[in-house]
Amino acid sequence: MKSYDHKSIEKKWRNKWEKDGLYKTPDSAKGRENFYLLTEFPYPSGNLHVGHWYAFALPDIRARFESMRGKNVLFPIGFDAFGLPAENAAIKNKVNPRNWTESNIEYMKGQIKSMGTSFDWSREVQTIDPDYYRWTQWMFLQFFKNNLAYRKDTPVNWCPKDKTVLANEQVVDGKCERCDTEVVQKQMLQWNLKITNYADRLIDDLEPLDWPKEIKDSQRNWIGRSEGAEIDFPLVGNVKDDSRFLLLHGRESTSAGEYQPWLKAELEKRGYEVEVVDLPNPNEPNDKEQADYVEKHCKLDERTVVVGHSFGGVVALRLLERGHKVRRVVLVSTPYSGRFLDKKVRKSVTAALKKRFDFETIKKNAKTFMVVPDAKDPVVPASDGEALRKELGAMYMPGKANSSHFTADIEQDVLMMCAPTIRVFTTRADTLYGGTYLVLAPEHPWVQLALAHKGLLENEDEVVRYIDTSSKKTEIERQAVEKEKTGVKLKGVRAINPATGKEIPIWVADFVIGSYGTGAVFADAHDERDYAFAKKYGIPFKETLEPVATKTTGADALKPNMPLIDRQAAMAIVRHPTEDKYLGVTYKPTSVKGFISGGIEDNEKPEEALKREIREEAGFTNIKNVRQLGSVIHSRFWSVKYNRNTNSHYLPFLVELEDLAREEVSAAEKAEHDMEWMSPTELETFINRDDWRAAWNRLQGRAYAGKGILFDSGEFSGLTSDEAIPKIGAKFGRIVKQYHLRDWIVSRQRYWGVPIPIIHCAKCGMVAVPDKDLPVKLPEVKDYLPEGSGKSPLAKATKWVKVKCPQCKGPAERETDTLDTFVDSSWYFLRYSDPKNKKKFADRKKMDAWMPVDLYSGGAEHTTMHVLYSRFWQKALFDLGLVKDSEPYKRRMNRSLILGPDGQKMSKSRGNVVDPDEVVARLGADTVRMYLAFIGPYNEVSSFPWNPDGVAGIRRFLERVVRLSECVVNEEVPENESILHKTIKKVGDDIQALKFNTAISQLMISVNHIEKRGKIAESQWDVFLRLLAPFAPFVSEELWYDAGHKTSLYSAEWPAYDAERLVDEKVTIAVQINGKTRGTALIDVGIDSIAQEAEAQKSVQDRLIGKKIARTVVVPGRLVNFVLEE
RNA sequence: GCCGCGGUGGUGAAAUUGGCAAACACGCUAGCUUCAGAAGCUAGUCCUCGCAAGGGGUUGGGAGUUCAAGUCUCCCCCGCGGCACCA
Repeated sequence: MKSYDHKSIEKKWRNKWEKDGLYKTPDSAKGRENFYLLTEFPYPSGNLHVGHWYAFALPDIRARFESMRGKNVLFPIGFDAFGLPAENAAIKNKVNPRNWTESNIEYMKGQIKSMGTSFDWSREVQTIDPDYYRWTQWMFLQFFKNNLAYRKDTPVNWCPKDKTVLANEQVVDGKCERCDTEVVQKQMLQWNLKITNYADRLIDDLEPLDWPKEIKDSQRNWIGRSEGAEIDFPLVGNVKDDSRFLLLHGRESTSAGEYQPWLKAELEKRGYEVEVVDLPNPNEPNDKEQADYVEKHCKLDERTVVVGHSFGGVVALRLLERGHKVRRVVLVSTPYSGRFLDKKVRKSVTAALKKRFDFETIKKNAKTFMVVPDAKDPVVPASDGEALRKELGAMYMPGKANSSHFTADIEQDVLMMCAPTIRVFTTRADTLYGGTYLVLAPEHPWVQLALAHKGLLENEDEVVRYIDTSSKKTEIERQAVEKEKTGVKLKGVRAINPATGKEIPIWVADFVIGSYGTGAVFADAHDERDYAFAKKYGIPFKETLEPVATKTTGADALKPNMPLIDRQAAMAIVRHPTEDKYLGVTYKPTSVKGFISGGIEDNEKPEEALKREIREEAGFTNIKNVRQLGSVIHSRFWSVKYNRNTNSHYLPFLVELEDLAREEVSAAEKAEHDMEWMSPTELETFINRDDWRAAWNRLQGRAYAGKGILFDSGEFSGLTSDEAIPKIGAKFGRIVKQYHLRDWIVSRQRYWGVPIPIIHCAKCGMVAVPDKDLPVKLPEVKDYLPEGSGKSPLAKATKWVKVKCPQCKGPAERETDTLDTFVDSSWYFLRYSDPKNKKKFADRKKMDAWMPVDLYSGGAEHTTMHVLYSRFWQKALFDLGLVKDSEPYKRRMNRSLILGPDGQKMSKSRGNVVDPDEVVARLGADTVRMYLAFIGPYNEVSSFPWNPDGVAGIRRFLERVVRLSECVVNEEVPENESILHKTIKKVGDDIQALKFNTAISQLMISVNHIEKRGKIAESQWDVFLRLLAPFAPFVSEELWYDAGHKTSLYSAEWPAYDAERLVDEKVTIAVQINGKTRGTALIDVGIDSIAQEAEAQKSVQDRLIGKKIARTVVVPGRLVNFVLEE
């Protein structure tokens, strides 16, 4: 009896494979197609768990299979080795994070190799390798140079414990993903990547990908695109004044440039006087010359508001310096430092800025200064705005430019700073005519603006108090959906609804989010939240939609291509005279559940029709009171009774009865409906059609938030919501898209990461480290605790921080933040194609030979973050011409989760952690691999508990296979039912479909057959071993050599099957009577259906006696069904 | 609330895509083997009525389409995951 000594077998073959370089992948191989199989590289936490086995050993099955099938398979591995745990361990144990990480990697390598994976270790990639992160830095700089990376003062999620900034994705339920500490909001200068530029492409490019639906959906969901309209509401009240405006354009512009003509028109529309001017020498502007010109040609008085764009702002300041008194100065993207990214600009404008401003004088000559910088301005750094704000004590209004540097034709934020206008975002422009108030987020810039003008708001204190309270609330408190909405009215101002022309009140409430849309909404009666808020604070509301309920499913669904017959009708919610109960009606043919209803005859009043229906259907005669419940409710459904598509226009009523006195109801009526008194709670679940639900909700005082037909909406009355939304949006505003996705904040105030390769110079601003100086290596520091003030521990390496500016050679400082580790993993799959390249991140030809990834296997936890980030990265590289494809992964799959034996997630605290090393030592790596493969389908997201008995079962199976080698005979053994050919087909098909579990079950079936037969021919044994090979590589190789082969099983070809032999000679068919299986028949394959029917009839002869066969259904080779007459 | 995934024996799960539901395993039961344990072998194991032959039922619940439904359609229930004061 052969014994199965897994320990010696595994050791032997692991060493031999490594020595022979069996798994080295060439960049191309003659006659072999390239196949790139990627699994997410691990974080070197120190110990491999069962999940790692699931992640690596199962794709290995596919890798070995593809390789045996003749593909040149790239199946690489590496380590995502930067990140917090190393640093936390370093702080705790006073060790170097690099040492900690590297020793973990060494240990885990051994573990991964023990799995018998066919990884090509010669292509290993580690993100902490300076030869790797040189290119991480290089790519970051490409983004920086192309305006995809920028620094911005951002409200960030700050973890007080880890003392670092977290990405939105790292905040779970308002807590730090890693340490569970409550996250707080903080304003900090952060590096961002402009992933929002790619929002549309990240959604649209998903369409053709061969990915599971749920992955695509969660990507779309995360980006959160919604289409709607932005609509402007002019403000009136205390804001109305006698200001006149003077618009000063910037360099290389005229009075007809940028937003100037639009702004002029908008201001004039609001009744303001506007003066524009063409300044001399705009291409090489001179501030003195232009100021002289304005003095001479323009009016400057105490009513004047000067709006200066860019260089025009400089001119404005010069005018005040000369003593001109004006009311207000608005500085849009105005330069101050004289540092510009564009050298041409620097030359002409810095000259003007060399002369210092006399801010003391300037400040005296206007009441208010407003600085409007553009955060993403590529011309004037946003920090200039910050500096001007300090010098002038100005109001600081960071704007969102439509085009950077506010160069678009329409720049709403500029208008907002000039003339009070609130822009709202809505997806439901159809309800605009019912917009009866505005709600602003507490952080809305206009609220700040209004508060800065003392006396503008009549309830300043109240507003300030409200804003304070809500800013102190944590994000979680603010987002608690259940909580009562709170808000405060802005007294002294009103907005004008552009559709109705009516003045409406303005509220501030923290249920409106400053960062989404425009931070402002108009509120109407067709939104649950707005409606509830209006009721709470007694704000008037107005319905403008008649509900439309269209039945598309069920027995009363509209039938397509049939005319729609209009019908005037009334519906009655009948209240019980003494109890809080209502009459629920079930209509019998369709089991539609609602209330009493009926058509209104000609010359009949709705109330009369109603009384008649109530008497006819329910018999009640004494009606006390009838009250109409709002406007018409339209209902489109198939009428079973009249056999036609009906468009019922219901008037809903509440009917109160005097008493329960009733007449006899006719039998015909009784047959049509059941009636029952029901409590409101019962009715909630009883009603099953939207028209009745709409009436019921009205009675309950709930908003109708669905779509409908517009009324009281001017020229749009009578349109449906879907028709009106784009029309109203376009007439009173513009159609826009909004995204939930924010730019990706990539800076981290942490040591153990890639240093951001930027140098800060007082003169030149932010300067990229030149390519020749890359990589910027992580400096050594004494301890790794964050500095605490928001600077990373790198700031402690003072010598390292001090550098010469690469541009001006003056003293400068390095950026001390490091990059988010998601940056490291956004391109590692490219590096695998050429991991040792010193000149490029990868050779273009080698990359093109492998990319895009054919199959990417990963964890469901990475569906949104990592996959989205790396897709963005790939697209950015694609736009820079650095890669061939704009999508990195052809196919992505999410793997399931392995639970502990108790069905719970494995965790140390639960004590249900399965140690794979222990199981491997006891039962062998082949057993563990094969067990995990057998546990369930690999291509579905689910979770499987680890079953110790199940593992033992697989071990038994492998032992039986080993014993089977004793049965190999050097003679022909006729196959039993072509079982081997069926197995070749099924195993191959199932591996490709990633259903390893059924592939293994087929291997088991074939072993059962062979055991029964007691012998197997040598050639058949060879085939069997090749089928087993991907699953149990060690033992298969052992048996292969045992069988006399001299070269590795993994250089053998995958066996082919004979399609003809898959078909059996005889087959058992099912014989049914009336669709129920009553017997079986063994028939020859390929006999005609008449013969098959005859065979079948024989097998159920007894049951057919005295019966008449009405019909026979014959499915060749499958079944025969005799349908009997009644 | 919205989006997605799922619900089949005691357990993990199969089911040529509408054609004999429960393959393959685990577990369990009985027997054989064994000093004993472990392992192995044989038989049984969806439920139910029946000594048996055999009958009836069954894929979360209900309705429908069909000769035939785990699979298609509709309504409802439950579980899991993600997003969420998103205008």
